[in-house]
Amino acid sequence: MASETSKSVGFEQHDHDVCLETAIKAAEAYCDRFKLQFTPLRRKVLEILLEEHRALGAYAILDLLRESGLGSQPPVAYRALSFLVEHGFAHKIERLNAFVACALPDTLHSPAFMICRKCDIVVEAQSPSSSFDLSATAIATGFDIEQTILEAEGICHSCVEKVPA
Amino acid sequence: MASETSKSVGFEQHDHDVCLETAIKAAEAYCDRFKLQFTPLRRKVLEILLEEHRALGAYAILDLLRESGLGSQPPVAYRALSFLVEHGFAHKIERLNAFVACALPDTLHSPAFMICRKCDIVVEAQSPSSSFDLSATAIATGFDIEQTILEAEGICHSCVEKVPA
DNA sequence: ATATTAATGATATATTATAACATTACAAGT
DNA sequence: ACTTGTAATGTTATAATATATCATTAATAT
Repeated sequence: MASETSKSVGFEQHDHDVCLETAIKAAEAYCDRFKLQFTPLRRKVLEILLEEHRALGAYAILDLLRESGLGSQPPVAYRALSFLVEHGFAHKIERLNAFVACALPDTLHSPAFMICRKCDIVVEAQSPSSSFDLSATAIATGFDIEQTILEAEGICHSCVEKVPA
Repeated sequence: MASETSKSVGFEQHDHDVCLETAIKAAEAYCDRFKLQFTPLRRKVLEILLEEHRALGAYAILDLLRESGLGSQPPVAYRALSFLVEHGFAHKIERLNAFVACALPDTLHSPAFMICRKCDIVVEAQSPSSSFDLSATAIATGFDIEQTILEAEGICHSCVEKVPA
């Protein structure tokens, strides 16, 4: 049997074990290729993020790290998280001061997130033209855009169903 | 004489006194119209934000409030700021945990910000299609977008000039 | 082997934000 | 004008998020 878990992601059922394994393998391969150290700590933090398709705060992650005996002080979590963010394995959701595993690895992307304000689920979408939209302004003003993040807040369909208003 | 100050905003010179006065008057009129209390404290905080075309942290604002004898504890600043943000007179720049006066008041908008990572200057642009771009995904997944913010980080033209790399 | 660099451990503290409750000002109806 | 409810502000305390710094250990390169 391929899997025992099946979670709703974005809004579709999927084989979560496979999803997690695939992502870890991809990160492993990437680190191998670029001589980055995919240490047990960094791997564990990525696994923690992949477990949930929602944003986790650094201290929530730290609690989980503690449980697995892999570090217990804030800098440990923050350092692993910056590594993951820096290399595109995770993103920081600024609105939530929290982190999510990247849902579109290996894609050079300006991430766009849809964040449910009820359940905090985070769906990552490609934002193909958002930086393009700004480019006219950017060029006109001489601004050199290096990175854009689009964060959309709203209600996901399961929360709409749950609550009348 | 109309003005004594002239600052670079976005990237253009403009008459800053007029800009400030206009914005304050607009806020005043808006509050009048919707029976909102544009109290001295709220006015002062908006003035502080309008003085700078950059993002200010809550504690920086608080320091300036203290100097004018208008409150000295964090909740004072945060409460005024949430009022201003709630009614569209200011925006929070999540990336910076800081606040800017709205540059496009009275416009129903999904703000887009260009933030210089060197000098923290913040330029607000209209983001006409950013929510539109996401709408296909949003509709497909049943997500109901209520608000989007696009934050672009990069280098503004004065900082490009200042430093070679 | 050893020097160099990168990662982790550990302590302390900085920064950002809010909860909770007391007090004052305002606004609306009588 | 009075009083009653509501909104705003004052004040204290503390929560939540994040980083600086220095010591130690591990990996990597020569």
